[in-house]
Amino acid sequence: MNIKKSPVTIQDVANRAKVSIKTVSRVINSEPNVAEKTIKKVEKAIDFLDYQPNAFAQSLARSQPKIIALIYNTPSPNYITHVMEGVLSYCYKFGYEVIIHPCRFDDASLIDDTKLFIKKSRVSGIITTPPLSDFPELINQLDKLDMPKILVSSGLVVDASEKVNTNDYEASFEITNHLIRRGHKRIGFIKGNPSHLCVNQRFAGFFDAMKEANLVCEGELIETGLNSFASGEICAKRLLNLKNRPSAVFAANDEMAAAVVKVANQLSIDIPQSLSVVGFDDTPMTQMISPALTTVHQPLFKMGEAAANKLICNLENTSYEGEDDIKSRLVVRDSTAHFLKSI
Amino acid sequence: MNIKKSPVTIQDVANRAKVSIKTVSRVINSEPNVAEKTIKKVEKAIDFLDYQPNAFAQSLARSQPKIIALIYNTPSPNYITHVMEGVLSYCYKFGYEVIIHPCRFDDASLIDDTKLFIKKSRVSGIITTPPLSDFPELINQLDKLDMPKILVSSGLVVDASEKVNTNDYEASFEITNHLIRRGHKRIGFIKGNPSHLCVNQRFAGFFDAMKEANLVCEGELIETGLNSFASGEICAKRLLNLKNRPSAVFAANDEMAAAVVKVANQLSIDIPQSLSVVGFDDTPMTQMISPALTTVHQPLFKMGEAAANKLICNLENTSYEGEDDIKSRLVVRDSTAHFLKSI
DNA sequence: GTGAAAGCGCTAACAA
DNA sequence: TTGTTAGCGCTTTCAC
Repeated sequence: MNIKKSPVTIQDVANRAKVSIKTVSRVINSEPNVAEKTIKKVEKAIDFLDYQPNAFAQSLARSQPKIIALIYNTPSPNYITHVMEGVLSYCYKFGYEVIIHPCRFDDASLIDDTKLFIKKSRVSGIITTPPLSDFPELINQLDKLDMPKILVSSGLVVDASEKVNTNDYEASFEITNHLIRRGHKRIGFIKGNPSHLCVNQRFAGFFDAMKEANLVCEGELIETGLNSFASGEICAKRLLNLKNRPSAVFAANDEMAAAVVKVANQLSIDIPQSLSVVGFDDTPMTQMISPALTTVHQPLFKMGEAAANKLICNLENTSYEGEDDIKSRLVVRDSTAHFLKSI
Repeated sequence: MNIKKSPVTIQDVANRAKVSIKTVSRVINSEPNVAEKTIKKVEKAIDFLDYQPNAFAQSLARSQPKIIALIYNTPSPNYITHVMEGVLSYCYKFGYEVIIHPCRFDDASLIDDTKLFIKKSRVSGIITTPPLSDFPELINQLDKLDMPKILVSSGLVVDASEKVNTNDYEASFEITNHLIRRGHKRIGFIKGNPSHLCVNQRFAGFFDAMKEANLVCEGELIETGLNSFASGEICAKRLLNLKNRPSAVFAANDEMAAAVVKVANQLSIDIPQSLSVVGFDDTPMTQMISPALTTVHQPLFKMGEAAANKLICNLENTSYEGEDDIKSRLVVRDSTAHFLKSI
């Protein structure tokens, strides 16, 4: 049975079910006003013929093709892969095609490229991830084009129906408390790239947890990295070479936390005995370094699903019924321990 | 200028260039038998109107839509992300759409799912990556469906025009020699998942390099893992607890090499002083662990490009002009050192 | 070298 | 509740 040679069409189904093609179309798209009996008849024919609607014909005929795009520019394969799989999984289930569009462009051409891409691909909606979802010029452009959108983990101010976030703030608050409860008082923080708005939320959570515990965030204990391992190394060196160095360091992502671990190793500072380290994201790497990193696990797959779900709801004018608050959770591993008075 | 509201069609271009739509179609598809002058005229109109052909209409009208699929089932985001970007980049340039299809299915339903997917999506060709590209039932199914395919890093025997490989064997040979030249004689090897044929090539390269140097691969020095970090830990424990333990370990991928590093740390075996470790793949993680791993860098992006290139050549019956042998290269970092007589 | 007309498989608008 | 007809924007066939 060669699939390629036998494209069964809507007409074939109509013939077999002895109805018009429009009725078949109604059934396919679950439109109202079709008799229960007719539906059954048509479905039987569809099953029998193993019919699959031709997506091109549908897209051509429809004013709004069932196609969305995932646009990203992430340096982190782990992040985007999981979000992508969530998006794909949801869209596949609901008959939407997804066009994957990685951007490898500097900011200057990014906007023009995106415009061109949208035009060429004729998508009906767009999902973006950080750092693109934080890029105001791009988002403005989408608005100008009247393009429905969902921003994943964006720090920009948009309507709730247009974004999917996780509780970065609360999770940071919690992981900070994890350290505080273990007796740490001098806790260093390595901020992420200032242009990544969501990563900056992580500092807010840290800050408030410290405040609540009446611990001060001293200036010299706060460093700012760029989310990369290399930038983390620089910050870690400064932090760990401090005269009065912190007993714990919270890095805004795992890469930078891994850098802290590496620098500590080089300086023969024992983790977790003499230094506790926590990261954020739960990349697989966190389990491969020694010691394994305490971190925060983000539900990336779920966030991808939720983004697709919301976008499709927006496109079809239905109301989103999914979770609104997709919770990250603390993962305690081996890089944190109680503070020892006498180091 | 709202893009959505003004879909310029082939008819618009025809009107402006004062030719028929068929002529415009000829120009778009660079068909022969159009006067040079007419081409110029049409191109000017296309430029002026900023016309983009509607891919759906093209796909609907064409017998062979310009759409391919990338099917994968990789546990490694790093791997697939880079291959994918190569594929996307090439296809975008040549006007092909790519459907990304991650498989999350057990072997039983995989075949049926793939059939369904191919039928639904109506792609003209398929690219697969390991371990799917090593899965004979799947590949047979593609053949049955007369579906043009490219297998990335497959160990299966198919025509050269249907696969894209890198020189796993040579690279393994080279990295083994890197160890041998540094005086290592007892070298342990952790094999990859036996069903990943290309990973097994890495053992062949190791084996031959050892033979050439008149070093024996002793039975107890050869372990078999499953490519995962966890499996690597088990193998590493056995290897490093050997009465006469190896002075160097070559793991068939980075995850397992990282596991060796971790286990060595736990056993207080200093790397690289007392133990040299090498991996394979050059995942970003290799630079984040201590010490940074000596490994082999695979040109994944290029492999993705080449796969797309070959597939499109097959689809369009043109001859592939790209590189046929995409070379991996040795990356020396800090996990390897000269063998010291007295440990 | 160029064009007119017929479809690709589906949906939308309107009838019945 | 169901069917008819006219497109969607393009390629293909065949005529000129």
